Amino acid sequence: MFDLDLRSRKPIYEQLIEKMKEMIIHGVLKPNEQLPSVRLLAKQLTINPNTIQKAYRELEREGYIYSIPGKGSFVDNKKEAVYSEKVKQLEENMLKLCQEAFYIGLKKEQIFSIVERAERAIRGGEEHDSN
Amino acid sequence: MFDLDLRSRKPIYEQLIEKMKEMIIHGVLKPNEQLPSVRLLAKQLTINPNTIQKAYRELEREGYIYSIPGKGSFVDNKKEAVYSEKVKQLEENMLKLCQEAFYIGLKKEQIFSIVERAERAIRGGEEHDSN
DNA sequence: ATATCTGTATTATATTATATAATACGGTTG
DNA sequence: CAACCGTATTATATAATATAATACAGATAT
Repeated sequence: MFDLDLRSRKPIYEQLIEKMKEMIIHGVLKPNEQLPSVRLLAKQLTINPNTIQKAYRELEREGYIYSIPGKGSFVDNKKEAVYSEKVKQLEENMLKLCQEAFYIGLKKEQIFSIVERAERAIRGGEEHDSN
Repeated sequence: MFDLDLRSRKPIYEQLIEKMKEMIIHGVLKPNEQLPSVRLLAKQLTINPNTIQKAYRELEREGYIYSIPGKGSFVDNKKEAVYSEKVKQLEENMLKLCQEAFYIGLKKEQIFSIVERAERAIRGGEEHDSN
């Protein structure tokens, strides 16, 4: 369900957080859907339960999920807030990258063509990169 | 000359590498210009010389600078290669970010307006962010 | 009620990356 | 020759990450 890179310099718990954020934002995991338990997911991924819990704790702190002792962990239903927060953050990153691009010397038209190339890539087949 | 954040999660030597790459690419440091020596820069920044050397070694490996034992370290003159490599890398980042933007639901027009906002920001006053 | 699941918490330990410290060697220059 | 350069090595300290081993309390089904 979650493919992680154990060799990456990026900590496992961070990878988990990012993956789950994406799945929640993209609707793969839907509001109030129950997540795999800390121990079960730890077994499935052959990872220590504490590492899973660390990710879950952070996800709860950021409002992506909520946990009920004795019952389980679930996708939070305030998807709207999470979504717009993500969009805002992405806009900031886009702005920074564009400024860097201009600073280096790229022209507006070049950036536009990249945008359109991205659009075609999305329409074609949706693929992911393993960072 | 180089302002670093010693508290950052990002390692000092990585910060140094990024700063110097920017300064080289942007022409603040010019081809064949001599860089501060390992020991001198270490004193100025109150950092261990080994940390400086680690940054210099990596910068040399990537072709940004060259070092001559007994003489010093200097900005490499193959700026063109470095430059185009940087552009290529930036295009990749831009493409990824655009795909993410489309994936989340942003429209092409929204991205275009961000690009134009970035362009205006550049024309206004050139400022930097401290990541 | 009891076994078994859930989240949560704590303590100890191992591992790795980062950074410092202390030296040392050889080339360059004045 | 003294004072700089880059480079290399070894040891140590520190922090972040991850594992391991427990423990406690709530929920739930048999």
